[in-house]
Amino acid sequence: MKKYKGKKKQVYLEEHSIAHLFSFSVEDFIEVHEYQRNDWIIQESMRPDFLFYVIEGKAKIYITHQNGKVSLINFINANEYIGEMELLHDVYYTKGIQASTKTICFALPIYYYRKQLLEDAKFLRELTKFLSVKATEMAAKYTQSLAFPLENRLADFILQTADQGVYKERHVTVCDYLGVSYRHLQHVLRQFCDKGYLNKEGRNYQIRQYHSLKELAQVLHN
Amino acid sequence: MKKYKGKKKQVYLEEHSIAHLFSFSVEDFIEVHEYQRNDWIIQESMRPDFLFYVIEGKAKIYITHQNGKVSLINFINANEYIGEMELLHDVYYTKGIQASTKTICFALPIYYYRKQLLEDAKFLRELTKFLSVKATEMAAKYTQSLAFPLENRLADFILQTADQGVYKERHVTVCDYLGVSYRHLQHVLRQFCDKGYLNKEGRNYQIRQYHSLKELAQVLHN
DNA sequence: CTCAAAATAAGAGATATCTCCTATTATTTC
DNA sequence: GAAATAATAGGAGATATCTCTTATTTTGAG
Repeated sequence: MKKYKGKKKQVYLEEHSIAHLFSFSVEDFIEVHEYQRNDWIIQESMRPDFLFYVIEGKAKIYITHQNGKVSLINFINANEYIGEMELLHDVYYTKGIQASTKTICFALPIYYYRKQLLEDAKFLRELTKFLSVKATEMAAKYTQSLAFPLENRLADFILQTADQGVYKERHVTVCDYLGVSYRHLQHVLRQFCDKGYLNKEGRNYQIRQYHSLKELAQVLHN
Repeated sequence: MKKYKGKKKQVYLEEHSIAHLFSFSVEDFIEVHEYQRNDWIIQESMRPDFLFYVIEGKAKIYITHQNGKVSLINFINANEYIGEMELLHDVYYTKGIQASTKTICFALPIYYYRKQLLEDAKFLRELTKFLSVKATEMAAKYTQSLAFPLENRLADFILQTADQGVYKERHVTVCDYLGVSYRHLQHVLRQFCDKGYLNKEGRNYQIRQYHSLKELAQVLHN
C-alpha cells in the first residue's frame, strides 16, 4: 500500500472531489491510498481505522468459514464505501477486502470524523441508499442461490461480466462467488460448450448463443 | 386491515411513542394499522403508500420466483421498518409482506413525509444502522447457505426458534426460509430424531441433545 | 530465468437435495 | 359441521453438487 502525498495527493483530491458527499469539509485528515492487485485493503477480523471511498479500481469482499470454505460475498467498485459497517457498529465481524485491480481510495480516519459523519444528513442519506441497495442485492442473491441451479446463475454471471462477447473470469474467483465447487463449475461450463452456448478459446469463452444464456438468466429476475 | 381511530389510536401513539426516531413531528398524518395473521401488509410488486414501523407482532418478507418457488427472505419484528426501500428508491421491485401474527404498525404516508424524512439525520442514522444490519445478515445467510448443508443451518434455526426446549415451527414456512424442499427438510429432521438430537412429539420436536445441535450450528458463525 | 505455488482440467464415486407421487391428518370456510 | 384446502408423512428414483485424486499448464517471486 502507498499513501499519496503532496502534489499527487492534491491532484487526486481535486480531480475526484467527494465534497458533494458531505456537508462539512473532510480535507484536513483525508488520506489517499493506493493498493496493488491482491493487496488486502482490510484483513479479515481486523477492524479498520478508516472509512474508505473507492475512487478507481475494483475489490472483493471475502469471508472465511469455519469449515475452510471461502465465500466471495461481493465486488466493490468505484464510488462505493468500504468500512462503513465498522463506522456504524462498535461490534462487527470485519470481512476481508482484497483489491482485484490497482485500487485507489480516499481514507477518512474514523477516529476524527465518526461523530460528524453520523450527524450529517447528506452523508447519511447517500449511505442509506447505498446500504439499501446492498441489502436488496444480497437478498436477491440469497434467494436466487436457493431457488435456481448453477446453470441459471452462471448464465446470468456470464452475461453480466462478459466483455465484448467474451467471458474471461477466473474459475477460482467464480467458484467462491457463486458458492460452488471448482469441479462443478467446470462441469456446467462444459455443458454450455457442448450445447453450443459458448466456445472455449484457451482460457476464455466466446459467447455463441446469446439468447440461450439470456433465457437461462432471465428467470432469476422479476 | 383495520385503522385505529380516536381514543384507541391516541392510546397507541402515546404508549408506543416513536417521537425519538425523528427530529420533527409525524403526528399529523400518522395512521395506526392492525393486520390479522396471514393478512398481506404489502402485496408483492404493489408499491406501498406508507412507511411502516412495526409496534407489535411479526411479519414475513416473501418473493415469488419465475419458476414458482417462493422464498421467505426474512422475518420482521417489532421496532423494525417496512417499506423503507420504496421510500428511498423510485424504482424497486416490492416484496410481499405478510403478517404471521396479529401485527400493529404505525403508517407514515410517504407522500407527506418523504422529503422531510430524507433530510432528517436522526431518522437517517437509525435507518442506516437498521439497513446495515440487514445487509450483513443477508450476506451471512447467503454465504452460509452456500457453504453448509441443511444439517448445519437447520440446527442453527432450531436453536434460534425453540421455545423452552421445544421446536415447533411449521415445516412449510421453514422450507421457504431455508430454501429447501419439504421432502428434504423432513428427511433431515428424521435424521436428527434417529440420532437422538430431537424427539418428535406430535407436530413438535423436543430437543434432547442440545450440545449436538450446538456443535452443528456453531460452525456457521465466526 | 527458474522453481514453487496457483490455476486449470477431468475421471470416478459419493451425497445432498429435488421431483413426483400417494396417503393421512389439520385447518379454514361457508 | 361438512367440504375444501393446506399441512404433514414418507417411498422411489433422478439430478445437482461435492470430495478426492491425478496431471498439466500458467503465474509470480526472487
